[in-house]
Amino acid sequence: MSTPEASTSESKPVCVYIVPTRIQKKRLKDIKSAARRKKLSFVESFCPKVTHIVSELDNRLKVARKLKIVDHSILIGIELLRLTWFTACIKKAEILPIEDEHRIPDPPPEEECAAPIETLPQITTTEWACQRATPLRHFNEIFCTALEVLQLKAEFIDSGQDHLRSLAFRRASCVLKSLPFMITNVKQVKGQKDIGGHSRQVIKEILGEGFATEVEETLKDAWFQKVKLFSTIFGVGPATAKIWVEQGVNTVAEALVKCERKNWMVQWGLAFHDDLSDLVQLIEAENLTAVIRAEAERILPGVIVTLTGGFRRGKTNGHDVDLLFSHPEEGKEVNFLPKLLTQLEQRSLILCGKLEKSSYGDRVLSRDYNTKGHMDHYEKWIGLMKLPKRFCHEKIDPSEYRFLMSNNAPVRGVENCTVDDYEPHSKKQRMCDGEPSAMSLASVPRTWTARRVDLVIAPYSMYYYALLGWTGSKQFNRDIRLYSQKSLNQKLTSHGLWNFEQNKKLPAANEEEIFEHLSLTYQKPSDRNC
DNA sequence: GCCCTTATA
DNA sequence: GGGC
DNA sequence: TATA
Ligand SMILES: Nc1nc2c(ncn2[C@H]2C[C@H](O)[C@@H](COP(=O)(O)OP(=O)(O)OP(=O)(O)O)O2)c(=O)[nH]1
Ligand SMILES: [Mg+2]
Ligand SMILES: [Mg+2]
Repeated sequence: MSTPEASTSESKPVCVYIVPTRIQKKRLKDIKSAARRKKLSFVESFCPKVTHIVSELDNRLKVARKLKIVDHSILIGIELLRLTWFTACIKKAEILPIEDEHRIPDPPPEEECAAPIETLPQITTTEWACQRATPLRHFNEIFCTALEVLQLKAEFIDSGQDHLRSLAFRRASCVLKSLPFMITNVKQVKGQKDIGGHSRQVIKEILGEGFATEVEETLKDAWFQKVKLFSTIFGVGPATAKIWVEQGVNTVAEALVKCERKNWMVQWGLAFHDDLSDLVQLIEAENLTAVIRAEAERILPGVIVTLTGGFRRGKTNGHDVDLLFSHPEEGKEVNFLPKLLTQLEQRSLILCGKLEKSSYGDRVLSRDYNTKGHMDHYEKWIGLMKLPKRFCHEKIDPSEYRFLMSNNAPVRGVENCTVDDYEPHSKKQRMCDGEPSAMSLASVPRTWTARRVDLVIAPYSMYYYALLGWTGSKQFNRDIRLYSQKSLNQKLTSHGLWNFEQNKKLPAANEEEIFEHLSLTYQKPSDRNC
């Protein structure tokens, strides 16, 4: 079987690097001069441009070691090929299509060979996912995609109470994501934590047949397809999706006519499903971050604005944009979110949304209580924004930030803006863009795209906990929180870390300190893709 | 047989 | 489903 | 039951 993601993109220019190891000096020199004669381009040192690595080393792990590659995921999408391929190219004076026999194989299971099963390269994994690096791209994507189909199926079937079967498939998948090589023999995962009989069966079938029957059947299943489609609608979870399918709803359009008078998420989620089903690209997220940062800075100079969520973990697209705000001076952040939303609304960037209050659990700082004796803080806004379509094409120039969608003039200054401007009088909390219905706004021609955005504010004392939580992934959060509870008797949330022994919250001045509190080796955001 | 992240609306 |  |  070929390696996952083996096909190279047609558009990228071919760039070859030849690993000199185990090639005679003279022979290498001859090959290079012949290649130059035939106008085959190659580079003298390994760099990110490289699309094809040519080597005489006999397995991929040795090549990676020789190139001093620590993060194995950077090899994804790069061909590792035998020298025979390159010499054949030279003979024909062109880049030849890659045959399986050209590929350098993964380390064979029986490698150090005489002894059989006992010396299979055994997996050495940590007990917890938060104790190891989990990159976005890796060597076992075929298995993980399959296991995550079963994760989804389980989530749909036992929706409601517990998706614990679902959780099990996800954990199994996450073990494989962290391996620096591809599984080539099902025995390699035998006895491995979190990979039980059902997951092993899936891996075994894929190794033998290239696919797993249960996975293929699931993907073909019409019920699964419909529940999956409806579950992608903002405001619709597995329970609602299942009900709709059982009632005979087949398309998003049918769901729309069927259910008027629903909660705001479903209304807007349905109306703008077309816009929202298209993934947000990184450039668009960065443009929005820059625009909002400029606005935020006017309201609260010195404000910290961070693009979090999947983008901070190195994803290049996502289902929404997650932005975290804070300010180095504790207390400066109060009421920031309502003010920011008022300004964004004046720029006509807000479509709909809802502010969420926070009690901050058991916040110690008593000055947070107002005169009426209760806390009145908003921690999160979740909603839809209107982004100009060109946001996803090119970087927006800073000089344009203040003129976006605002009748061509900078809107009124912040000084007139009070808290009441956002969380108002009207109970609907600006859940809609004026009177018109979600559908009437969606179906009219427009220059903008609706995008899901989450805005979050954290007091500086909680900032790095919020950053950790909002960077995710969700599975990483579940794992590190469970680890804190079970192994250390500490409770981790996005507001802080509570130590039950000392009965106090542990402060953190950066993400690294949180890992230190938890006796974990630091994992950078791009290694938290559990 | 029990556990499986933690929060708000 | 999987660990203990 | 939905959202993060
Ligand atoms: N503790 C906890 N955190 C969560 C949960 N769901 C999401 N988060 C955190 C981790 C996520 O990375 C972060 C942002 O949530 P998103 O739904 O936007 O996910 P993410 O940005 O990772 O993926 P995306 O590219 O938007 O699809 O919030 C959850 O159920 N529990
Ligand atoms: Mg996100
Ligand atoms: Mg989000």
